[in-house]
Amino acid sequence: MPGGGAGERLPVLILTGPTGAGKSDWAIRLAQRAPVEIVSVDSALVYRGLDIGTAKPSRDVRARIPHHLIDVCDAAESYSAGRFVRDAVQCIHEIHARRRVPLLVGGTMLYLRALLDGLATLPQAAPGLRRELDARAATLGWPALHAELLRLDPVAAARIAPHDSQRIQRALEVCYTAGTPISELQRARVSPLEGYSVGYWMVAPSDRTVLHERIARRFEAMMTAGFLAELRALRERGDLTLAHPSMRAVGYRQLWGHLDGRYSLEEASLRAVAATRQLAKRQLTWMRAERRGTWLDLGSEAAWSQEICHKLAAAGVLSNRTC
RNA sequence: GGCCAGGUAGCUCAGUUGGUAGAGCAGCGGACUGAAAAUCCGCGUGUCGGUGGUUCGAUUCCGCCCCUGGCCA
Repeated sequence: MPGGGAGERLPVLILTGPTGAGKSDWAIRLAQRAPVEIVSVDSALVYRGLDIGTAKPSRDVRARIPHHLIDVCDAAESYSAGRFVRDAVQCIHEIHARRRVPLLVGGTMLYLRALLDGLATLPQAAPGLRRELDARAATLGWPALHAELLRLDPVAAARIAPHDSQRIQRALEVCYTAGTPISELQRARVSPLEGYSVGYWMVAPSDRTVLHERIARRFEAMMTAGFLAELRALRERGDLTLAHPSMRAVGYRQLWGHLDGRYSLEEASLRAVAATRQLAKRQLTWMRAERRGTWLDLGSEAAWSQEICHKLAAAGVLSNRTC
């Protein structure tokens, strides 16, 4: 067990919120006055080369403040919730070993839940099998594969919709590679953060239209900063397709459609902004359902960072006079 | 000014041989165990431009007015 011997274990701080709420800015400012290191909880920031469209913290900022789990894999790779949990746990241990405090920042809610509640031990993705299932679905349709799952794992099939391609595929993949129904394997999960003191906050404007405006403005800024050129460069590698998780990221996917000639730049932009709003909505649905942590409005950054400084002072990692 | 085509949901449009209307997109709510910025489920949100008339009943037919686009002046 980490932190053993030194008495009180250091805390883990979590700051989440929908895309565009300003989480990163809050985290960076806090890191300027408290001994925290930022651990990104973001399924798109992990990819190298996706910078502008993911609103990735700049090299400059990252040179001054330690950031983790950013640029950890190639855009042609497929990162995963399982890999995130392993990586994040390792980061947390290492940061604690430096007598510093990990601040987990991001809005990929599956990753956050996987870290907090644990992930069952399941087989990893099997690309060959997935291709095979995709091919069968293309001719038979996903409901046919859902029917197949119903025979192999009725419990899983009952909670997966007949057109939910991704979950049907994953459930069948696990049934075939593990030889055990996924619903049975999923029953066991152990939280990697069991026993830690976890602080959990969610930033979101109380008025959704404020978030929508911020998202629209941020997209415009991304375009001005050269988002399209960034995507062109990624396309020119020649090995990336819309099937890669990195290229399915919000914004990239829609601009890719424009570069394919499927729609005008204006339409692609409208679709990108709408997709971002939809992402934010799904994130908010997670946060409401999770029922953990404290909601913070946009204006409460100062109070929040003050609260954290007091907490860290109490934990002995920050002297009271720096607060 | 004249003629023509339109005015129906936030947007683009369909429709009602007269019985107060429905698609796509957007939006809203929800689910979520190695692709999750993904994938999926649910919900129509409306002075049918305005105003008179005909009619048991008008968004639909008729008159007038307003607005938009096009053509002719």
